[in-house]
Amino acid sequence: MSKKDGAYHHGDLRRALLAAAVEAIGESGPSAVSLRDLARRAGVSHAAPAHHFGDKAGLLTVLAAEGFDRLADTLRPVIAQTGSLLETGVAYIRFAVDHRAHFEVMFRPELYDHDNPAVVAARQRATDTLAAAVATRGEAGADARMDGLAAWSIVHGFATLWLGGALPADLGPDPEAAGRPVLRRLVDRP
Amino acid sequence: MSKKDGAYHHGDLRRALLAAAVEAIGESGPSAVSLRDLARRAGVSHAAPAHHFGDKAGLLTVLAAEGFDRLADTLRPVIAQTGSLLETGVAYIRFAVDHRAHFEVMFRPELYDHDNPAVVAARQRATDTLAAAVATRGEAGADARMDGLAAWSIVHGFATLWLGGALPADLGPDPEAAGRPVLRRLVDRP
DNA sequence: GAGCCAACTTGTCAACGACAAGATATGGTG
DNA sequence: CACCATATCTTGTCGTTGACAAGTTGGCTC
Repeated sequence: MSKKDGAYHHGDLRRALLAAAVEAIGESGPSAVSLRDLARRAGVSHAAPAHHFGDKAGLLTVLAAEGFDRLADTLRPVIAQTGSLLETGVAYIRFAVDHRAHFEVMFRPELYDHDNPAVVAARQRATDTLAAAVATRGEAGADARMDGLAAWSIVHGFATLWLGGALPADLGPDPEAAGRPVLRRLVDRP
Repeated sequence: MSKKDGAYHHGDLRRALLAAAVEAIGESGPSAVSLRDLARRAGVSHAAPAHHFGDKAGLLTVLAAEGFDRLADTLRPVIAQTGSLLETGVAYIRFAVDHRAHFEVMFRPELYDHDNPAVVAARQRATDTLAAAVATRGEAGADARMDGLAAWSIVHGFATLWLGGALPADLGPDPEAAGRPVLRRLVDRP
C-alpha cells in the first residue's frame, strides 16, 4: 500500500466524493445529489463514483453509517462529563445542525441500505449511547424505557423541525439556545 | 362548467394525479416519484401532469397545502371534544401514519414551494390549531410558548422516528398505543 | 519485465424533467 | 346552428441522470 487505503491515482477519491456529497446535500438535500455532480466536483469521470460505492444508495449507506458513528462519538463525552440528559439532548440537536447532511440521510431509510452491517452496528452504538444517557438518572424498567423514548422524540422532533425551517423565526439563530428551554419542559425540571 | 372544476377529457385528472402521487409516495418516498409514472398510472400522456401542476414542485406544493389543511381539520375536533393536549398529540401521530405521503412532503421544504400562498395559509391554520390545543391548559406567556414547542417537538419526533422505522420493533404495530405512554412523560402527568 | 489487480475512463442505454408546438374537445357567443 | 377562444391533453425533443459494459492506466509483486 502507498499511504492509506484507496489512495492511488486521485489521492483519496473515496473521501473526496464523500466530502463532495456532504457539501452537495447541504445545498439541496439528499435526494437532489447526483453521482455525476459529485464526480465533477472531484474532477473525475462520471463513472468513478460507481467504482467506490456501487451506486447512489451505496454512497448514502456509507454516509449513514458514518453519521451514526459520529453521533455516538459526539454524545459519549457529553454523558461522561456532564451526566446530564438535558445536555445530551442539546448535543443531539447541535449534531443535527452541524452535521446536517449526515443527519438527514441517517433517518431517511429509503435512501440507503438500512440493513447494511456497518450501518446496523453504528446505529446500535448510537442507540446504546442514548440509553446510557437515560440510565444516568438511575431509573429502571418501563419508566426508564418510556423516558428514553420521550427524550429521543423531543430532541429528534426539535432538531427535525428546526432543520425543516418549521419553527418560528423569532427563536433566533442558535438552535442550542432555542432548544434548551424547550427540552427543560421534559427533563431536569426543578 | 360541467360538474366540478377541471373535469373535461379525463374525468378529473388533477385529482387522479394527486391520488396517484399519494400512492406512489407511500411506496417509495416523495423524492422517488416521477411525473411520468403518475401519468402512466392515470393513463395519460407523459406531459399531462405539467399542464395541471407546472412541474414536480408544483404538484408537491399542492400536496403540502392539502396536508396542512387536513392536519388542522384532524386536530380541531379532537381539541374541541376532549380538550386534551395528550389526545391532540396522539391524533397528530395518527395523522402522520395515516397520511404518510402528505406528512412526509409537508416537512421537506426543499421539495416544494415553501412560500406558496395556499401553503402558507394552510400551515398557519395548522400552527394556530396546535397553539389552541396548548391554550386549553390555561397557561400564558413564555411558559405556554415553550410548552407548545415541547409538545410539538415530542409528537413530531415520535411520528418521524416511527415513520423512519427507527423505533424499536417491540413497540408493536399501533403507533397510537405506543405513543400515548411516551407523550404522557411530558403532558397530562398525574 | 511479465503479469496482476485496483483505480479509473469511455461509451452507451433507458428513464426522467422540462419545454415547445400541435391536436382536440368544451363551453360560450352571436 | 356556426364559430371561436380556451382549457385539456398529446407528440416530439433536449439535456441530464443512474446504471452497466468494456476498455485503459498505473503501481505492485514475483
